[in-house]
Amino acid sequence: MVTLEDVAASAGVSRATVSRVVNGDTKVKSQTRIKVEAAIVELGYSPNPAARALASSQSHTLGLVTTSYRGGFFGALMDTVQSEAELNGKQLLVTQGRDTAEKELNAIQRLFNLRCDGLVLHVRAISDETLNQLAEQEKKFIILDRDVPGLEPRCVVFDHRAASACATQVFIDAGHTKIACLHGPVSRSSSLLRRQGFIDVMDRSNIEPVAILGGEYDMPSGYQLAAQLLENTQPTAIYCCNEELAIGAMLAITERGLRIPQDISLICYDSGERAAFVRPAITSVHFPISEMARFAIRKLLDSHCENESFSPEIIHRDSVRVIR
Amino acid sequence: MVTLEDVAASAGVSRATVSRVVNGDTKVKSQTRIKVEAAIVELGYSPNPAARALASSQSHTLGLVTTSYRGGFFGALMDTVQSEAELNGKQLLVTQGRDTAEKELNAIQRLFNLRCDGLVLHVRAISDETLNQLAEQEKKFIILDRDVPGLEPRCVVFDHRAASACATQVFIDAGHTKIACLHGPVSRSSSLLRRQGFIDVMDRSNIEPVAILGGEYDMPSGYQLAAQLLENTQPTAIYCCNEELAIGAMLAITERGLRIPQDISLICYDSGERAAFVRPAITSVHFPISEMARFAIRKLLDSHCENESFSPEIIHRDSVRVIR
DNA sequence: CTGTTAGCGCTTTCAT
DNA sequence: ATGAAAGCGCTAACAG
Repeated sequence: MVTLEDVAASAGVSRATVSRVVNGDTKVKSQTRIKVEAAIVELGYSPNPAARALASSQSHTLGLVTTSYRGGFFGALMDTVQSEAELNGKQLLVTQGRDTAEKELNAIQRLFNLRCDGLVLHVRAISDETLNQLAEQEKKFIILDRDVPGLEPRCVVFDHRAASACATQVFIDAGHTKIACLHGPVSRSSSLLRRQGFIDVMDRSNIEPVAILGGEYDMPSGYQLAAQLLENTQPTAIYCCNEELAIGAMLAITERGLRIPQDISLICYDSGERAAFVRPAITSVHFPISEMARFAIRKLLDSHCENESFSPEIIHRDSVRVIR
Repeated sequence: MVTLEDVAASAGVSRATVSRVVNGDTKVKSQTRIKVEAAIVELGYSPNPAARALASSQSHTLGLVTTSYRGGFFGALMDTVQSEAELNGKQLLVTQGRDTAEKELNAIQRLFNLRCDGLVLHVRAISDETLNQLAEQEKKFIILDRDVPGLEPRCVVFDHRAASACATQVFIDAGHTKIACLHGPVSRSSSLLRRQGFIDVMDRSNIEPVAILGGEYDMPSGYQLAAQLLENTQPTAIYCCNEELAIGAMLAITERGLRIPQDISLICYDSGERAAFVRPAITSVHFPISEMARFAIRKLLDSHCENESFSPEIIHRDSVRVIR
């Protein structure tokens, strides 16, 4: 183990000086700086993070708590958060909440005990109240994709209702009138908001939905719901509130010998992983979770950067037929 | 910040004693232990990991380097590795290599600089040689799903060729003779092994494959390859070397009005995420990455635990038709 | 079984 | 611009 001391000795300076060049302190003569840097390279020195953390009481570490690691957009989320953290010289610690309030809280506590400099939270089981309590304890964290009353400045949110409305509007504009909606669990607020966005537009357009069916946010649900839908009705367009639902629905649709988009048009909410990678590629409304995550980190590190807002964006692909 | 010292003062003992109870040292009178524990709870003390790491030169931290965070079985991998690490009182640091040898090496270096107690590597770009060099530098790591010459004791591997053969055999046993294979990139050894396992069985059974088609390990490839296959030939069974390929293939199959398994039987290699969640559920040969990851951690922590071997296992679901 | 005493490797005043 | 010195909070001999 090469230490600061070794470098100092080798370069013929004091430890303080080495510390200064390592930390990019400006008050070092460039001559000595060069000497020190040479010694660092020569000895292959790398600072001991524990010692550094202890002395400075800064861990250079950020934490991410997610509900689950499986499926959906977790990969994208993690990818973005980590890249951004590293760009800022921070190591990322990740922990999952596994969908219960208690475990989510545990994960958060653990990360704070580890002395993370800040946390990004993508959780849903834990209550608004607990989150508010945490905030009172001078804890530094920001909340992703959730609007917690009393904690607005810490929340990075997306208007799911509006996004859903945009998506639905695409069908209307394409001349569809026989439209159905497949949505996720009613226990999740994002799910409710997406459904509501659909209803908003249908109401506004004075069109009666062919059906509004709910299930889980997964492929089997998509398959079953679509099968059930096509058994009883003849929609020309189906709006799916996430990608898994959409792919499940595709399977059911093509299995019945119907074609996309000739017989049935499809639009889904997208988290960037799948919609573009099936055939036909599904037209979608983009949920900018990566952009939001990036902003979250920025906000964590620079507490008074101004709030950004994220607008829904339609990505036109090959699953919508224009009727008129 | 509550420190050891505070607890010691409050409990009327020395810091050493507090340290002993915190670390579960047995040589403490249960009376004093209770006193100390009470003080800990009362003050809400939690040890400073940096100080602990510095003093003990053990970080209580494990590292995981993966090729990528996206898709596939990464969620399952991460989930398992983390759970197992936490079971052993270790925090997990995760970093992705992003598919280039240089970045993978960087990630590894970074984690070692962070003084991880050990690393689990799931990488493929970095060379056997570099890995061997790392091993010489008294670095502690184990390698997941890759057989590195010279590093066998550190490798946790799975026999893809044998597993693939098992899967193919299922078709044969079910009476199929018109069998095709869809595989992944030839640049990846696991891909080659899986293809070879298929060929092994076909040769052994004296059956000429209808086709052996290669592409990427993703849905569009599955779709295209299957479409191409069905254009020119009439297999009754298709073996897909991963789940993405299988789902892509399903889309192409059902789109042509063919049914699974009535017209086409399907088997895929499975990483536990998707095969069970489409309709019909796909019969698969299970790739026990979670089990392997769990073992990897155990091995990391207990260096001379004996090598475990993982056998392929067929999970029968609903996508294979028995002909005779 | 418990306390004393050195550090672990680094940052950070405070002088110079 | 650089150095000296005092910790940061904890562990680990070593005594007793």
